[in-house]
Amino acid sequence: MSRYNFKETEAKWQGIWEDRGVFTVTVDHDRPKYYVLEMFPYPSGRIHMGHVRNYTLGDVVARFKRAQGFNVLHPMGWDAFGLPAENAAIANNVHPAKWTRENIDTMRQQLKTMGLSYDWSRELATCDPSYYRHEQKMFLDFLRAGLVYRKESWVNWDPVENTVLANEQVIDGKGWRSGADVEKRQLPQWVFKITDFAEELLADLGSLDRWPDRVRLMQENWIGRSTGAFIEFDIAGRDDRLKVFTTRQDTIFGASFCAMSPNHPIAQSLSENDPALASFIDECNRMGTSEAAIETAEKKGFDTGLTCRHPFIGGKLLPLYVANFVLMDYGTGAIFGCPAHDQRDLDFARKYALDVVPVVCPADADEATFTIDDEAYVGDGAIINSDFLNGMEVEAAKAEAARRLAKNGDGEATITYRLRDWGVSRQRYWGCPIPVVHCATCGIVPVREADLPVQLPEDVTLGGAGNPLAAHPTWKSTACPSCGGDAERETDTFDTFVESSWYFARFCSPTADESLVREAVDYWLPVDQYIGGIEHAVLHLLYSRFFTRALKACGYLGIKEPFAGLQTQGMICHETYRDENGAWLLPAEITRDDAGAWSTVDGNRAVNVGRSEKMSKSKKNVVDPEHIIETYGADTARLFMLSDSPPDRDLDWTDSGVEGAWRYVNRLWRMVTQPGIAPAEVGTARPDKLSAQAADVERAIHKTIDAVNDDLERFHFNKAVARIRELSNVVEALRGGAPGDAWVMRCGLETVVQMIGPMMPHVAEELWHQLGHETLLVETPWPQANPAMLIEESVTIAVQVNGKLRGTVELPAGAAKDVAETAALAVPTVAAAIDGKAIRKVIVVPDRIVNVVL
RNA sequence: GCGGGCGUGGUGAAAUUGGUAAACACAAGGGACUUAAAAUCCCUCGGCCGUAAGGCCUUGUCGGUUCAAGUCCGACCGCCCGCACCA
Repeated sequence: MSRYNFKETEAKWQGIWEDRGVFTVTVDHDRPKYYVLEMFPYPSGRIHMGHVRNYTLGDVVARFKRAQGFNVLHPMGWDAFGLPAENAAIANNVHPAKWTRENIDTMRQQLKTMGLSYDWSRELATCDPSYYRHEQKMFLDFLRAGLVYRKESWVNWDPVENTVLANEQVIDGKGWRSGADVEKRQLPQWVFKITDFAEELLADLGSLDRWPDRVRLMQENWIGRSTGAFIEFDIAGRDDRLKVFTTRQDTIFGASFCAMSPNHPIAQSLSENDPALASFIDECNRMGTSEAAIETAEKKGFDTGLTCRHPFIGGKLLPLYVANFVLMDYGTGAIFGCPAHDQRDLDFARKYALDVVPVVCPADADEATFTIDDEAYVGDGAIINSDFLNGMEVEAAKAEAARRLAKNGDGEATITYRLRDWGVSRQRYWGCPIPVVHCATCGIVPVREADLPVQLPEDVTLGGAGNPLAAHPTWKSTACPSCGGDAERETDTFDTFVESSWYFARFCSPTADESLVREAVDYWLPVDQYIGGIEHAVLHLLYSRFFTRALKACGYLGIKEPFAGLQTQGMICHETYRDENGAWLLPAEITRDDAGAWSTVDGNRAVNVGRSEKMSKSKKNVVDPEHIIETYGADTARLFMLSDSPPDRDLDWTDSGVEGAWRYVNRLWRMVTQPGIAPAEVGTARPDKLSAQAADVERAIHKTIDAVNDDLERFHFNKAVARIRELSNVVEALRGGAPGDAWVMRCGLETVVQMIGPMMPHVAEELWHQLGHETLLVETPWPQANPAMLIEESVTIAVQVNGKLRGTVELPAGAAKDVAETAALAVPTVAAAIDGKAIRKVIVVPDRIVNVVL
């Protein structure tokens, strides 16, 4: 028997698809379009299993939609700027451009062995000047439109390397290479005004009905709309006022202190004459800049000795602290503390022995005796101890407090957002240069559009102190576009999130001279189905939503939302292995004997098997996709990726699971090439009479088509695989049956081959050919279910007594309630369970269940 | 610390709106074929009791709502993702 030769077959069909250009698409207004996109990869070196999963998921959608008659755009490119290229450059003395280009070549070749239905003519790399020059033009348009400004922002500063560190380069507060204590430092940065769109980005989440709820919820919380009030406190003995933001102005009578961020201007100015405060601020600035670092640090305060006047209680003075947990970037960088009704304020008050005055009394408590112990009360209730607010409910009190503050000129109701503007300046080489120049006479001047792109210099020294572009001897010297005098280029480059915020639009016209061709983007956008990791739930996806709106404001395109549908994918996990010394071992380095004991392949060392974790190089629990594809073929790898877990859940990579997928590939091959009865010829008409078994199989075919369609639309790919396998089981059982069943056999085999096509395109294409078709499977329309075949004639109904299953009964579909009840009570096991007791009631859910309640 | 999610047999999982828990596979065990192995085919397979018929228990833990809970509500435990300069 001929065994399936995946190597030959996969290469053959990849060649034919490419030669015929079946995945190359153009705008075609006569056909409905469908844009499928997977998050493009960073070219880190080689593809990993996460890529294989992501692109397999996308390919299933692309091929399914193509078979359904859509004009499918399915492109691939490279998110090619980033920090790892610079690290590799320093470690291996190779230029980031060369390293990146070589990685792209390797990964492209690897992806091509997977048989993905990409239109490779649209490939792009973001590090290419022909890509980033458009980004520079967009930036200039945003600048003109007032969507960009300069702002002093905090960065992690390594005082030894004289360089800015990314959060991931800060390990326990120290620079990853120098080991020096990292400081916070302020630098002028370019910032995108994403907050201009805060309300819109929040409101329009409601229109994204094909996004996962949890992603929308995360974005909603990230934008963090809060209604509250500004309150301005007079500071005793000073002319300026302390402006705070609060969501609980109703608790103002419970205020016992005020606190400001260490970076608040008032704190900064006080520190100039107060060495103790300066040292406290220094200590705060040794924490990282990440919110997690700030929020998990021990809460500390420094009493400035200043006091704030309470706006409604004459003579009451609140001590003013500098506190490490007050964020400069949220609200006004200052708060008032009401310990009774906020847990963090309560902890702070207990630590510094401040008053705790309850001002909201829960409905079930007595106002006279209600006290706060070690838990703040954050719920609703009636206001107490609060003068003119007494007796009001919380919401009414918020409105009244805001009204009174405004009347007295001490504040006003307001709305704030947690969302901050997007700082895009990076002090790095391997990124898109920001196209402005600094002129001593004219200030900051945009580069003329005709002079774009501002290209990165090739000759650069990496690994030295500071920003490599700033250290370059000549690159930054230029003439001012405005006055023509000597000027310096901006040496910062863009955050790499900028490139990934518009690449989906560039794919519509990837080689055009124009940044975005309106006819192309108007036809293809939005992306109908976007697929990628959940880790991008907020930043990348929110930035892209902002960028699309900014592009619309500047006339580049006409849509607001870039991604109509979103599917997030889980991670690939694998067991972990360590030797007796705790050193990590690769799966390829270990083996298991017949008794089930693990050891290293050489047999010398015992192996401890750890739980399954996300595949990572550091834990060595990785399997190289290239090895799997060489051993089993792309179809097997793809099937395994799809069959074991639903796409959004983590997937455990197991050798036995891959073996199982491989066996199914071969089983399909045998079913078609060596069936027990020969399938009918292509185009044979359905016989009038079928055997009972064949008639059942025919119904199963149509039910499976119907169910698989539904599964594919809903991303239940693992269920689709299970159903197709089930169908192949019943089709295979026709072997050796009546000769008249040949037609059903063919129908079943063709249906299985067609439906498995998006998942295992090569073997499916080959089997389609083996079944005698002259046309390509990829150009064959998706099978249709015959509605008449889907109607159930009878159903099995479960019968419960007091909620416990006691039997089942077979009834015609749609049987009336009383018919079902009578039949249920007649079931012997049910009657035995009732045992002559009185029946209180009988619940009948037609076609589902009967529950007899005693 | 804050925000979001997940938890079902030995394993991956399935169970449209609350309505027969464990479909489809993997692993394991037994058998057939074979000189033998691989491959393939057949059978068993959540736990306990029982020869069987059948019974009892079971969806991380505890509690609640309901005729009925894996599914809804509350509390807790464990794991994972994100937290703005990793991509």
